[in-house]
Amino acid sequence: MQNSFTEENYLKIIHALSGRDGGEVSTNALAESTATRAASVTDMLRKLAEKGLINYKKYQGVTLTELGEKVAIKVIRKHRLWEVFLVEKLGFGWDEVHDIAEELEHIPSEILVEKLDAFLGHPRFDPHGDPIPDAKGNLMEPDYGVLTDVQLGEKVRMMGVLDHAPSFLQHLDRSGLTLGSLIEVKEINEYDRSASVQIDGGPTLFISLEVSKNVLVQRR
Amino acid sequence: MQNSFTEENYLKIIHALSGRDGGEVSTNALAESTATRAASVTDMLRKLAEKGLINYKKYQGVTLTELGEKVAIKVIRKHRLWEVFLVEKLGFGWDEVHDIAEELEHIPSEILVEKLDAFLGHPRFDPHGDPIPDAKGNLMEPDYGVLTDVQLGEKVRMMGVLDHAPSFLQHLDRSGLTLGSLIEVKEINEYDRSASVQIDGGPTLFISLEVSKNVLVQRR
DNA sequence: TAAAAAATTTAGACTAGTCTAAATTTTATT
DNA sequence: AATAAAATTTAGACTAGTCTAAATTTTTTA
Repeated sequence: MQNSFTEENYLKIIHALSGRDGGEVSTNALAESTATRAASVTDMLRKLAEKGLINYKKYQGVTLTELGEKVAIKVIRKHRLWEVFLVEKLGFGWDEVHDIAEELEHIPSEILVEKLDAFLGHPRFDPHGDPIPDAKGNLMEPDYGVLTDVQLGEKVRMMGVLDHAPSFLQHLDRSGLTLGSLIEVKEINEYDRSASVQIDGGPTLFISLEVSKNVLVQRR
Repeated sequence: MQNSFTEENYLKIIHALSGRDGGEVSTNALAESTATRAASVTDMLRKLAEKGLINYKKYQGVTLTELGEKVAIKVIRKHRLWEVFLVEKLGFGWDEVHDIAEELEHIPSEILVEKLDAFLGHPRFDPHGDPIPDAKGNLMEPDYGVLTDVQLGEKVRMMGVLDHAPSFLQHLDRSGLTLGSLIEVKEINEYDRSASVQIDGGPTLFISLEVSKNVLVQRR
């Protein structure tokens, strides 16, 4: 049984919204993320439940079934592999690939994914630092911290981003912050929780709370 | 105005069926190629005509407008570029790529196509020898002959195939016939128009009329 | 804990693309 | 040229996915 483009999107979004704990996702949250109305979401939820992809009781929110989780992770694997392809092979910027990968992720064919994966050298992370599920569907979520939680004087490594919006990624580019950057927190302003940080032992940078909140780092 | 997956498929098929001369395509022919019913085709034709993509008068068959031709050629360009990618980069066989390219060809994004084209080194032909339209939409159809038209004793170069069915392509693989093979016609059997041919000055091969009809060659 | 607010679901409707069956037009054949 | 056959179109209906408006359930709050 094949799942439609739309069904795959719902599963992917439910996966994203239910987070690490796999908690219930609300109808309204889905309506917002799918850019549809709550009524439409309800219809789709009934359908996904009938196909055994989600656990759904009226008014109670939804979680993925094991089957639904499997499908969602396959979509995520494809999305992230295509993003690697677009950046590494075609030369796109990390701020340009999301929408295209959003289309490519729904191309069927297991063998295509596996050949793509091999061609790319079995990458473990996508251009935004998000982990790529392996062929068996294992998704290892590294537990990075957020830059806001880093103490004064600490040195951390930038490993990913929470916000994938092009405007945010472009802002990071202009700031000289990229994956792998070594960040040392030199100063924290109590008032607005903005900070001054030194990048790779070089230039010092002023960072707003808004940015700090969305930068994932490895504390050592 | 974006064209749907389905609309693009109709345009591509109309292009293919109207041939070099751009002649009218019948409703029934479209029904057959799209694997739908004639009634469904009629509905779609009305829609495509309204969008200015085809010239359509009831009962008269259809041709592409300039706009429709442009859209069709873009789809063909994408299809053939993706086929090159699948074969050259991912290692698929030429018999395995059609269905996957059928999906990939509908991924929007002009820039994706152009970057893919550059990544592949601006190939002129796809893995089946079909010419790839350039970025401006020029499609240069080389005028190859068919192997059936080759005279006894002639030496020709294999340049393409008319049948793209996996079973046919696999048959060619098993026979040792690939694009670029030098074919010398050693013998023609009047009875069934089968032939014996020598490949690249090496082994001699028996070829049925059915195969000859579908092999495109360059006569020198 | 009852009323108000928020969230969710149901009812009925719309579009794209498809279908079958019937009607119509064109083409082929006596 | 009249009729039969083939091709095409129309009419009416169905599914997937969406919508608005109204009804219902849950949650919040006073």
